[in-house]
Amino acid sequence: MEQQEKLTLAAVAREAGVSAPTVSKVINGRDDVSADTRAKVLTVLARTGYKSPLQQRRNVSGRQAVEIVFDSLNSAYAVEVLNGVLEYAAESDIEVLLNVTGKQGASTLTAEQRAQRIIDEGRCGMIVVTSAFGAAHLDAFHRRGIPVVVIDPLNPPPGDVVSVGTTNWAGGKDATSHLLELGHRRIAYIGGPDAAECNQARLHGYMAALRAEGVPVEDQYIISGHFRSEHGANGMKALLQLEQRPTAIFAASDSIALGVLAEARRQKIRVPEDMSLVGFDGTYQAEESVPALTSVTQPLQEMGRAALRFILRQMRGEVLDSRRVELVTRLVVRESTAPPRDYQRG
Amino acid sequence: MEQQEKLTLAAVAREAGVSAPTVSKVINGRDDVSADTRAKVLTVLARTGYKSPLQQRRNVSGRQAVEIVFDSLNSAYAVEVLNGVLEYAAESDIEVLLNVTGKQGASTLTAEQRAQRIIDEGRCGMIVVTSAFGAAHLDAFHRRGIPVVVIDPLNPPPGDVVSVGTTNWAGGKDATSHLLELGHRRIAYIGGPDAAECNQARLHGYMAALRAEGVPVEDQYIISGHFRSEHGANGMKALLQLEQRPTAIFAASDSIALGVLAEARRQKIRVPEDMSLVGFDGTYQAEESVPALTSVTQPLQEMGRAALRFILRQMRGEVLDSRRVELVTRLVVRESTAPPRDYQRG
DNA sequence: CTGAAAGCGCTTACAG
DNA sequence: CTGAAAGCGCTTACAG
Repeated sequence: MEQQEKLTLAAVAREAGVSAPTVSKVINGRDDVSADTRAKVLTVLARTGYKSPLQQRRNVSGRQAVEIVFDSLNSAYAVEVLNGVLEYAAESDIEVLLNVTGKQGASTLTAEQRAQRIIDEGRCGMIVVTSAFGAAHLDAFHRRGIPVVVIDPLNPPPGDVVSVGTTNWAGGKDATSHLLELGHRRIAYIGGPDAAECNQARLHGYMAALRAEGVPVEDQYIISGHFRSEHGANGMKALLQLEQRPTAIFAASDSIALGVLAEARRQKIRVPEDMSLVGFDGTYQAEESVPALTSVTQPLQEMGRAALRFILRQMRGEVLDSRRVELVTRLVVRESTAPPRDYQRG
Repeated sequence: MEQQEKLTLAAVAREAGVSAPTVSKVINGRDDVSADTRAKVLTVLARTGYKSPLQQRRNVSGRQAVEIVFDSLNSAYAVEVLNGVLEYAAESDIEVLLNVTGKQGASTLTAEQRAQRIIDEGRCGMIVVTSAFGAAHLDAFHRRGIPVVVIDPLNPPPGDVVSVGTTNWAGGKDATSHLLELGHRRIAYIGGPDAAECNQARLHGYMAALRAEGVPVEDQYIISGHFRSEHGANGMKALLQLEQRPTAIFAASDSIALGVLAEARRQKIRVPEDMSLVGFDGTYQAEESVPALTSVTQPLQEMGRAALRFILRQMRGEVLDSRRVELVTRLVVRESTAPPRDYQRG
């Protein structure tokens, strides 16, 4: 006989060696379950791929749904990540629900309520590209067995949450080395939020490259703030006030770099003749600007695709090799970098 | 007592004077129910607003779902419309499902299949910002009673589909009049697809403004293509080949205008000193470019909001005053327009 | 075609 | 923290 037994909650309970009510509690996120029991049940849930009737119903129409949450869509960065997710979702026949938290951060719901809603609405996974979800939220999802993947988190996520990022440190080092090779010695860094992991990594890559060449790291050349273009324009203004102006700027995002470029134009400073400029992200904006921007390209679409791929793997109960994936960045040299004006080759 | 009885299938059965299994059959579309009985049950279902647990679940978490479909998200235009929809959706506690058809146009499904899926998945309405849905698709939704709103359709939608657009003709006229008032007489138009309604309207607004001033419309100054920046760059190249170069360009989208601007920079043509330039859309790109772009601003977020508002009204069964809504455009003068170089005021 | 009865699968209430 | 027992609401199988 050996017939495939129907996958009910009761079957999961038997498999896990607990009672049906206990499995029910785990699925519904009750907290009157011991950590051990919960873990045991979650393992079986993942392995068997059990779906509640609600979730099964969703599958009658053939598709599962993943929710993706952004702080904001007002950046080429966010849109390209989203495009990657959508592309892979279309290929895998997955629905995508989009949520943008905006400034208010959807703060009316507690982590528990939010997680419960996500389940109630039949979501099979979450991709998070926002700082609005803290450890408490991520934990709430985790406890209910909803796969979560965080993209380039501002803060390091709790240990067991999967995150996708890029080789920020290496990228920062490549950008800076490129400028050093061109002969620059006074190189400024205009970066994002101090607290952001990715900014820290880029900054330290920058410092590592300088130190490797014996170039001192100067505080006056390091300006942090946020990843948007106003910050680039303001940073540029500040740098131009310095007694010893830098001859090159490494901007930690393309948006920042475009702000620098706009301010340079206003002040009649030519790029790259008077000032070299490297961005980070490699969005289409870097290609389309004039001069086209030398930039550390992140595979943004691929990040989105990878995030969804890991969600699907977790849904299938596969064990991931690693909780953290870093995709490689690649320096693309375009028109915004050149040797410094008074540089003597040799 | 008169306590509100819980609305179960059994309650509906009692109300309708039939058994629970019979109601179950009606709900599940079985055909072993007499027409009379079915009608009786359907009446009670409608009056009481009974929802199956699946549907209740959706509503316990409070929310209905609307699907929005784009050709592509690779334009500031699309992203701003989307932001408007998301904003209003958050305020109205509606879920948003996002679909980007991409180049393949999701062509594997027929209109019927697509409509059926949309229903099966519990969607309450559709917002369409794409040319991938023809009259057949729109019709299929309509026949099933799913509200559809089309944003700025390339082709006029079937008579009973609601569409949201802007005053393209007036916008085209305003842009051109602005250039005429500055003293320009040789004004070129770089536009989108010939077939697109919104392009037609902008072009005719341009022509109307010229004619009102007695300026002849010259074919060599009218270039159509698509709304992206490469087209602007190519159009600019072509115009610079002309014996009688124009002194001003009206670009039918900001993306086109940015392409023009990039090409101008490459060819060392100064904007606005050597060439005036007006865009259309008024996205943040117009503000951030250097020089900042004079542009006909469309209330893109408001278009998104309006689209969702009309969906919700239709869902509530309200009768709309009009199947077509046009929001007003507004010319915002920035730095990319000036009198022609050899213009003598007087 | 209809519905009493049995059944299914999940959840709740509560004793230990 | 756990699970036997009772309960809930829908569905199925089948007798009439």
